Amino acid sequence: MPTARRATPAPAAHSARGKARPARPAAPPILPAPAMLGMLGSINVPKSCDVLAERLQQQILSGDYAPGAALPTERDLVSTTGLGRGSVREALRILEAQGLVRTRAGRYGGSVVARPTDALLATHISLFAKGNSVSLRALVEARQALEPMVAYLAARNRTAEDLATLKAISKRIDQAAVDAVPLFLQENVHWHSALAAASHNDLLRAFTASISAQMFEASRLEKFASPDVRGLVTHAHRRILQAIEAQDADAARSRAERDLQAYAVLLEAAVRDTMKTSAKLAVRKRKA
Amino acid sequence: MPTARRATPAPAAHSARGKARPARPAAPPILPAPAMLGMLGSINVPKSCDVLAERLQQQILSGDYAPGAALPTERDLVSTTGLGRGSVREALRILEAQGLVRTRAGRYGGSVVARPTDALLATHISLFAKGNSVSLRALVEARQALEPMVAYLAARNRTAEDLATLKAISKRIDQAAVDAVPLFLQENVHWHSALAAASHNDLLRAFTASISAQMFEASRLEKFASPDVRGLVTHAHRRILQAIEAQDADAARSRAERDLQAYAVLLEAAVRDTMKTSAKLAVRKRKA
DNA sequence: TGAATTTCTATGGTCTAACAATTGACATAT
DNA sequence: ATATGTCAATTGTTAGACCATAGAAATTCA
Repeated sequence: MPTARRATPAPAAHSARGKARPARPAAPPILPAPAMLGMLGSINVPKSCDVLAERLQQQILSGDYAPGAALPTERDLVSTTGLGRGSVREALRILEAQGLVRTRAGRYGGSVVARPTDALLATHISLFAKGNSVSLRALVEARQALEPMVAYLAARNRTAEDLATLKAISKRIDQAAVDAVPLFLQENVHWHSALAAASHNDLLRAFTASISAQMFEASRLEKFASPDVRGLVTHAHRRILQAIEAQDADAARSRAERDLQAYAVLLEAAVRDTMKTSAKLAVRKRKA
Repeated sequence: MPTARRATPAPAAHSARGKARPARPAAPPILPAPAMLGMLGSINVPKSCDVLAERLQQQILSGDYAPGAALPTERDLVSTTGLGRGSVREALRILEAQGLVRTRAGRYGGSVVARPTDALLATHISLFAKGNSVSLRALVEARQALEPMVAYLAARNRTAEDLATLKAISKRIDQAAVDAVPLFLQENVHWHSALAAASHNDLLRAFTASISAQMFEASRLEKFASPDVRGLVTHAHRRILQAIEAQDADAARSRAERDLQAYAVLLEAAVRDTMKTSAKLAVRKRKA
């Protein structure tokens, strides 16, 4: 099969503007019908790799390939699809970017079906946020939406193991809060991840993990981790942890709400302060 | 440059286990030091297309290429990177899957920098959910977390135009609620999208859009749209819309909370019912 | 003059072919 | 037994060729 063409036409379809059907006395003129122009929107010819990627995606999601199962080898795909190897590989790269397959080289290698990880979803959310210049305020608002529910569910669904993990992290945070600020920030991310894991809601877990990571980045830039804030955070953790230990879901939620509100106010103030400072700097620069 | 090899070694580095430095009398034996084994984790050699994709991603996110700007042509990338065209194209497919570029064929075509769209993030969230078999319950919980905040922000930040859009959709829903169930469901998705848009928080907008779309799919499967539920939904919309019109953020939030709670209860009941039915069917089948 | 048509050409889209690199299983040797 | 080497199937990568596309520019025609 030489040089496969895009948008293979239906082989023997009678041309739409041909002589209509055989015997018909008063046939209209053979000109291209201008009346048919309007109802034909711009037609988009897909790339072969996109088509293949989409089909494989459907097969994977429909359960034709269970997670862990091996996809056909590249060359098998080439022979069964009639596409070139380049197109097949591009399709596999798309699926890889979607987290649906994982490809390894070597004998007994190949592409196997995988589950999209939290980390991958976090990257995509991060790309969305950065690419659209989502404000820090919006991030905080999203966190304010998610965390109270996470705390609520964590209190309701936690296991003994979840609780132990949270306590251990909380202890490490308390120790680091005194002087080891970078460690403090990092353990803070862990705490939120563990809380989200204790909620036993995969979607909320992935969302909050992503947002925590981004706020961690932001806080490194904004240098927003004064002793005051660190005290607030450790105190909040303690209170929420107590509610979770007691499996008091409503208390966990309302405490998370209140503490996030306080946090948001502090952050707002810090940002205003930063802006004032930079404005002052700008003025000074203008004078010079 | 023929046949570029992966993991190009630093050209003239003296082999790590070579004869140490020149003059040293009591040099240890020339055996490979076994003490050095532990501190050398498994080393992962990246694919060239991944490396290129990552670099371009950094350049895009750092603002080297503004949205709308054109990337170098494939052939330019080939000559500047020393990679083959296949690798370059695979890298571009990755960036395309991330929503960071959009590629068009033809003269004056090429790859231009783009912003990841809501729809793209929604597909990735959907892939995550489906790939990890996230339960309908988890979806509902996520929605319960997000929508009250969305309603709160919508009441606070809405413009006159947002309000007009919401009113228009609400009207269409009321009309469709009587008999046109598919239309009702679809307009329902629109309503939630419009609400999220009125919140003027890009992240929450994208999240809720994704979740709405997935619940729409689920509700088509579950046939969960009885007249009772339709009535509840239209009533809830009206109440929330009133609060938003009055810019009463707290009322909007608490109403969204309450209505979603009712909705969740109804859905739970419907699911239990479905399960009971299918159990009954299973029993009947077993008897036959 | 202006509108339709044709031509031009740089660009992505695709295929073939070939070889390199990888890697796990198997066989061999010590 | 343990270490080492060999093998073979699979992905990784490049090179080259040609096709398909789509704007711009030139041309034609009214």
